[in-house]
Amino acid sequence: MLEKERGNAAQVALGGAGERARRQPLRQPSIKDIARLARVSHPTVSRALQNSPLVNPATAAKIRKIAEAAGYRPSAVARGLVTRRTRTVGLVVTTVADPFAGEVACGIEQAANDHGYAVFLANSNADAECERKMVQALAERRVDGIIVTSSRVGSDYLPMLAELNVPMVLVNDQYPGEFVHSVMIANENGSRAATEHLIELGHRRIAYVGDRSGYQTETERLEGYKQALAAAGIEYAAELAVHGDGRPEAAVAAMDGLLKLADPPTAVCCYNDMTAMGAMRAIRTRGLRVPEDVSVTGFDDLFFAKYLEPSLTTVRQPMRRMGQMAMENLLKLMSGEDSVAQVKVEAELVVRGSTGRAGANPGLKVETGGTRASGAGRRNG
Amino acid sequence: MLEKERGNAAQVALGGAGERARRQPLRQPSIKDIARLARVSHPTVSRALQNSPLVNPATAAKIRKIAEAAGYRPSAVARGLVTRRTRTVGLVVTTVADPFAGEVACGIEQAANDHGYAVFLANSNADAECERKMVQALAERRVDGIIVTSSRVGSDYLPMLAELNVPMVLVNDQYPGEFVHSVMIANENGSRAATEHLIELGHRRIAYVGDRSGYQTETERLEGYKQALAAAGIEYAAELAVHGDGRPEAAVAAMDGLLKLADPPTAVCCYNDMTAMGAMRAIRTRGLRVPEDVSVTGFDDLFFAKYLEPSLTTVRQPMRRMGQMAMENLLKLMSGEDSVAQVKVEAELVVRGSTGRAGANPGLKVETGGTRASGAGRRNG
DNA sequence: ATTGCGACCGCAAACGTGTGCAATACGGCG
DNA sequence: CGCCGTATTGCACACGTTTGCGGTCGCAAT
Repeated sequence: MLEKERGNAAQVALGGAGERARRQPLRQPSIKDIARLARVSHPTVSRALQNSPLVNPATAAKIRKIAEAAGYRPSAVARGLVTRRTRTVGLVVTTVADPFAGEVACGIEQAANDHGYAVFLANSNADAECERKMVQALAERRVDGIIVTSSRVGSDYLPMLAELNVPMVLVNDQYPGEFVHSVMIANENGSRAATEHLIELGHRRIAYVGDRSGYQTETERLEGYKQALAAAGIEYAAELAVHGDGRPEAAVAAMDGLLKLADPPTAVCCYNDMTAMGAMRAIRTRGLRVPEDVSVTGFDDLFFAKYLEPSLTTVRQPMRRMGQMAMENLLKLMSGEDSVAQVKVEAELVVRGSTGRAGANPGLKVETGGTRASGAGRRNG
Repeated sequence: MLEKERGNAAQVALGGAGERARRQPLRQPSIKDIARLARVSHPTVSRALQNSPLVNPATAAKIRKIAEAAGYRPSAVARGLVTRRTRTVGLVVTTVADPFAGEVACGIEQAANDHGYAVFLANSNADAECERKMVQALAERRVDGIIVTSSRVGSDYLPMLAELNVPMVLVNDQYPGEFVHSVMIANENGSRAATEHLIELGHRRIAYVGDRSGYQTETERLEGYKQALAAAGIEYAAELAVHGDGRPEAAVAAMDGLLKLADPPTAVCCYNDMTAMGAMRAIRTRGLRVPEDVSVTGFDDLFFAKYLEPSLTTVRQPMRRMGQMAMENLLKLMSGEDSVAQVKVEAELVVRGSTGRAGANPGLKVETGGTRASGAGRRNG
């Protein structure tokens, strides 16, 4: 009864056009509100605001002015409901606190924003179960597309993708069948270039500190390392290939293990810059010097690489650009194109101060100021 | 006419319960679809799926099973439209590629996720105009709340907040009037502790390398530095307080300027770790050593601080925790509570290897292994 | 004067869900 | 046998927007 009365009151308020809504003090004005104000129907308002040629320019201008004055903001959720497109994408990532993910996310967000898309952030914390839940949640939000970086679930994506029917692109993780789209760095070439660089400096006993095994990037970078060894006629020694978890803490332990070997390495090729940072710490803790006693290479070229002491020789990934590319490919996918498939971007070796000639004294002393030299190794191709 | 016929066909298909929808092959099943399958009305399905006690447990179970089998995913956008709450928050940040922002974002995302909220990521690129646009866009998406970290617009928020009528909390930026809610680090205390630490080590000529001036965190940290000087009877020298932009590149230049002074500093208190990283580079480039020739302190305790060489003495912010707190406060605000206002979290000085006793030789040599010592300075309070 | 046409506008339906209320069924009680 | 309370379900509407289609009006052509 009370309810009914409220309903009637609303009806009355709606009838009187000059009357401003008073019932819900803190409601955003709707398209109908400003239609009433402009004394037109709400479809006309809708058309006016999207610059439809179907509406008289004069009334359109008037409507726009009134909408502006009323502080009207169209509801993306209502629009999404009827158009069945939310102009929204999901970004799932192990954690945005990871510098690599942060850079990629930045590129994605920028490209998305340029095209009027908003991006949902979802941390998987490197947990497969959690990652699956995230993708499900994104599907409920009716995102138009999904980008996953450095996935931890891998083979479960295929069925999920089929079920969800949502365009999806992976960055730095790929899926064998050519069903899933992706943008990847040239892991093998990059890792091979780094290792070749060490070999050219005279190193023969070269170690590799990887991520947890089983993920594609890890596998490929290890493979590049092996290729370079093989090409130089150096036998691959399993004891020299150890695993961390992609973060400095684990790398310290892994590197320390290598240094305790009877015949320790004089150079180490690391899975990424975080690992390299940990490796350098372990080396110094044992009283050894970089690069005089052991040379170190990284992968990624994160912002801190050139500010380490010595600055880090590493393989550069154009992370932000890769994020952009992923988003651009996703846009194509969402608009129906199906041709993008998977793109591979070239890696670039950046030689700095953490690598030196084998033997006690630094023969080739690259200036430590963070200057970037073009890759000494062969260009991948 | 044709339209009518299609309408009839749909009606027929809807009547035949056994018939699976064939007209729209790639449409997500709606609540009505599974209502038809379960031979109940769609409100019953809605109630069953949200465990309402109003529905018979047996039919509820049956409905859930059918929904599960059909791969039904409720549409958050439709739900948001009717409930007027999207369970969505916006996070605007200068850039997620910044490690500080990344950590905060991580904490926010986690807390949001725990409570069933999704977060929109919006980079402002430190541009006020862009930041305003972002907030507007978020309002159109009908977010339930907004978190802004390290804002660059400041005074424009008040009117926007009033107009948008969306709960909002700022992290590490605050607004004078007690209208805006915020969570902040104790900038003055932290910066003062760092400076006091340098003074206790015997330094008298202590420089400060800040961010661009005008932002609150910068002002407060500079203020803490001045307070410590004053308390020790050291006169503040304007030539020793210079500005970078919070990133290493600018810090290199700023620090280099300091070192060219007739009477250069023997210690430098930096606005944040990124700045400190740049300062260390500048010091080394001039052939000087850290900390023997000049001591350096940072602020933030980013992940790389303990892996620099030497490891960085800095003021720790519990960044992830601060993100969580911001989100939790926002949750309270969104549920109607209005009591949170602004919280200030304590900063903690972490002494490592980049600070040493004034004079050529390192007197107090903290172990370089990244071990964390409790603050030598007085605890702020 | 009727017809036709183009410009402009409103009607109504739809998107998928939640919810107040009425309706129905059923069992117990007087 | 009638009445009432309770459990369960369906009806109808709402949320704010888009869009196909039909309607009105003014004007030129027949």
